[in-house]
Amino acid sequence: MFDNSIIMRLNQQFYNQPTVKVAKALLGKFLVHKVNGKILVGKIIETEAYVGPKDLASHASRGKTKRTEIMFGEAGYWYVYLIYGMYYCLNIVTEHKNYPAAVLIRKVEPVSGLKEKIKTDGPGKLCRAFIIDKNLNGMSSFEKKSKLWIEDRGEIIKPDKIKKAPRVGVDYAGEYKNKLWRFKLSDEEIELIKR
DNA sequence: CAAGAGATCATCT
DNA sequence: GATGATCTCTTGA
Repeated sequence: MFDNSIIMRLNQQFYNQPTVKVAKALLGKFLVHKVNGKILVGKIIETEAYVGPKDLASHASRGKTKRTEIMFGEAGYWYVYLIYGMYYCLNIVTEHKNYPAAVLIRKVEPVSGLKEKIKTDGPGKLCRAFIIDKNLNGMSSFEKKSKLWIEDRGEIIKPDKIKKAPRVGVDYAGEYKNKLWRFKLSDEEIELIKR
């Protein structure tokens, strides 16, 4: 069988761009996870950018550690970590090597492969729904062998459909807490997706 | 409705 | 020993 998903899969070059640009460009793209013989698909509708060593909201602002070293690496690798003892968060590393940055996938709209009632409208919830855990930390998203990736199905999102907001849960981040580095599709646009 | 607290543990100090 | 890029449930108006 010919596998279309390989053609549409975003390549490493896509992620090796300014993080804010990548965060916006990911809206309207499709998160795909091949797991347990199933293919789970969701359309990305909200992201957050974590940019560079000075961003106090970013784990990388406290220097390179065993946990954050993946953020200092090359673009296009998954950064998955456990938060509050019970939830995983999914990020994709951006920009060049030795510059720590990543995009957090905050919300997706279920497309296929997911059970009816399961929610995907939050970082922890979507990881639960997509069966994402620490095993995926450090894996690449752009290689043919990877089971978790993001693909472009040719849809164009107009810039005026993207809303900006401060990031969630980062009150401790000083001046960085007010940065408008959270991006989401407008409510009207999300309604259209649900049809 | 909104606000508050509890769950629960890897990571860092 | 403290804390967090979250979520769910309970409480109370």
